[in-house]
Amino acid sequence: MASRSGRVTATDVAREAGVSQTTVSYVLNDAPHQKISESTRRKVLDAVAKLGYQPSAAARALRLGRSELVLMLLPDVPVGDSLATLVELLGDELERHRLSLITRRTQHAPVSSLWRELMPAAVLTSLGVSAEDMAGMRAAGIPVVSVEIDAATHPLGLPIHQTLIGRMQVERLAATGHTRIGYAAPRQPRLRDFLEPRLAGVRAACAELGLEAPAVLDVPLDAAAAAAAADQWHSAVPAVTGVCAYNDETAFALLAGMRRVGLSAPGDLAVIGVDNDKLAPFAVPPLTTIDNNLDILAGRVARLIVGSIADDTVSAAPQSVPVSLVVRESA
Amino acid sequence: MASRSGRVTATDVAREAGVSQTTVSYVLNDAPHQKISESTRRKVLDAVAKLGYQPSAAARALRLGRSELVLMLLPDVPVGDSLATLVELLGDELERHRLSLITRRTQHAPVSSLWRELMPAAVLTSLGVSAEDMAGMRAAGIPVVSVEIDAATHPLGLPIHQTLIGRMQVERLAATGHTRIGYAAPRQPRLRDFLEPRLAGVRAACAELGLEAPAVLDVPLDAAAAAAAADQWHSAVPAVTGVCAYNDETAFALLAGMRRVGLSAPGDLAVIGVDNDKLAPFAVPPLTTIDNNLDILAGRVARLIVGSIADDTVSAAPQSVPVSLVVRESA
DNA sequence: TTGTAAGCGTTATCAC
DNA sequence: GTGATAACGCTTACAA
Repeated sequence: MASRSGRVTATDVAREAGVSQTTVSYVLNDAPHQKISESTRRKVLDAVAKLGYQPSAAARALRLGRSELVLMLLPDVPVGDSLATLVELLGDELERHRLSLITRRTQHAPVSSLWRELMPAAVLTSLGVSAEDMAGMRAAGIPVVSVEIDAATHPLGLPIHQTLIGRMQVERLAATGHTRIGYAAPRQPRLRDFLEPRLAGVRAACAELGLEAPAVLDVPLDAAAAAAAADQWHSAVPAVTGVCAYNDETAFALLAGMRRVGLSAPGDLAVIGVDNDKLAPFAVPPLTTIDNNLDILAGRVARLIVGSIADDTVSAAPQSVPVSLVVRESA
Repeated sequence: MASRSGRVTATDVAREAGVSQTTVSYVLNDAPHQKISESTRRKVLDAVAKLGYQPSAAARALRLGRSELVLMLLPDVPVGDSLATLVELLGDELERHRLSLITRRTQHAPVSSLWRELMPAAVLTSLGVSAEDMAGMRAAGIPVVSVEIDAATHPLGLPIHQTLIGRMQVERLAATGHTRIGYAAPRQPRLRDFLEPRLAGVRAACAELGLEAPAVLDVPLDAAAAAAAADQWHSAVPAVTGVCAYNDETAFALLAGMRRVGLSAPGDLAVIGVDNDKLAPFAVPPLTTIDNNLDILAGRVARLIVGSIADDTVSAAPQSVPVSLVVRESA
C-alpha cells in the first residue's frame, strides 16, 4: 500500500516484507558489502513483485549525485541521416544498460547549465564544446567521451576517421583509373567542420598518389545547380572523371544533375558517396560509397561510456572505427 | 563557495546573497504568491550569476514528484526516416520548453517500470502500449499524448491520418487517368500496424472511385524482387498502371526494379510514395509523393504536451495534421 | 517581505 | 545480518 501519495516506495516494500527499509535497499542493490540471508532476500523480492515497486530515479540521482542519463551534445548542424542513425543506435545500445540518452543542441542552451542540471552519468560530445566545459565536466567527475572529427586533438575520444573516408574515396577512384579528381562539397557553411577533414583526406590521398589537387565545387541539393557543377567538371581540361561526394545525399543530387546534362556514371563521371544510405542501392546507377559502420561505432561508444561510468579510470583506448568501401556501379 | 561537494546549491547562493535559501527559491521560481522586493531579487540573481548556480533536476523532480523528461514510447519497428525525423523535430521543439525527450522501445522494458521510475512530465505513445499502462499513467497524473495510427480508438490523441494518406495516393493516380491500382507493401511483418491503415485508405478510395480493388504485392528493399513485382503488375490483365508505394523507400526500390525489366515511370507504371524523403527529388524520375508534414505534427504534439503539463485539463483537441501531395514526375 | 522547517525516496554510515 | 538515522537539494505551507 502506498504511503499517502500514489507512489510505492521502498518503505512500503519494507513494511510488506516485514523488514527495514534499509534492508530493502541492500537487497535491491545486490548488497555491496552486506550479507543478506536467503529468506530475507526472498521476502523482499516477493514484496517488490507484489507491490510493483520501482525505485525513483530522481531520489537515486539526488542521493548518488548523478543520474542515469547520458547527455549527447550535438553540433548545431541539420542532423543528417547518418547522425540520426548514430543517435538511434546509441540510444538502443545504452538502453540495454538502463541508461537513457538525451540529445541537446550545443547552441540552444549553455552547455554548462545543462550538465550541472542533469548530472548525467556521462557526456558525449562531438563538436563545439568549449575546453572550459570539458574541464568543468571532468572536474565534476563526469566521464566525457568525445566522438570527434579530429582524433589528434582529442586523445581520449573515439575517432571517426573522416580523413580516412576521404582517402578511401580517392583510392577507389584511382584504382579504377581516374587521375583527375573532383570533390562535391555541400553548400551549407554549417557543415564545414565535417567537410574539412574529409576534404583534407581527399587532398592528402591525391598528393600521395601523385594526382593533381581535387577540383572542389559546391553541389547543393538541387539538380539544376548540380548539373552546372557536373558540366564544369566534365568540360574542364583535363576533364575531371571521378568525383568524391561529401555524402550520399550530395551524390544523389550530383547524379540527378548529370542526368540533366546527359552525363552518366561511371562513364562520363564516376561518383562515390559516403554513408551507405539505405537508398544507395537504388540510385541510378547504384551508388558506390563508403560505409562508416555506424552500428559498430555505436557499439563502441556505448561500451566506452558504460566502461567509464563503471571504472573511474577513463582508460578509453581510442580504437579507430573501421570504414568500408561498398562497391556498386557508380564508381 | 560550494558546501562541501563540488556542487553549488541554492544554499550557497543564499549565503552569498545574504538571504535565506527560501528566498532564493522564490526568486528563481518567479514567486508563485510571493512579493519579493526588487533589491532582494537583484541580490539573489547576482549571486546566482556569480556562482554559476544551476538547480538540480533530480532534487526538483524528487520534490515535485515529476521530472522534466518527456518519455516517448516507440513501437518495436526499425525506426525509419520519417519516425526518426519526428523524434528529432520533437526533441528540438521540447528543448525550447526545457523538456528533454527520452525515447524507449516499448518492448525492451516493461512500460510500467519505465514511467514509474522516471516520473516523466508527459508520455508520448504511438503503438503497442497496453490499456492498463495507459490507465496507470493517467491515474498517476501523467499526461499521455498518443500519436496514434487510428484516431477513432484514441480520441485524446493526435491522429496522423494514415488512412488519408492512402486515399490521397489513389486520388492522384485516378486524377492522372489510372484505373487499375497496385499497392507496393513492405515485407517486414513488423510494419503491419503502419501498413494496414494506409492500405485501408487505398482500398476505400478505390471503392469510392469505382475502381477495382488494389493489387497488393510485396516489394522488399531489393531491386531484383521489386523487378518481379513490377513485371507482375505490368503484365496483369488488365494491366496495373499506377502503384501506391508504402513509402518512398519502397518506391525507390520499385523504380529500381522497374528499370531492370525495362519499365519506366510514369509511362509504364506510375509510382507514388509517402514521406517526401530528402532524396525523392533525385529519384529517376523524380518521385511524386505524399508529405506527412512531420514538422507541423512535431509542433502540434509539442504544444499538446506542453499544454497538458501546464493545465491539468487534458483538453487535447485532436486536430488532424495536414498531409500534402507533392507532385513531381513519377505519377 | 522574508525565514523556519518538513518532507520527497534514496543510499550509506554507523550501531546493534 | 539487520535496523536507525543522516544527508542529497529542492519546494512550500506556516511563522514571524
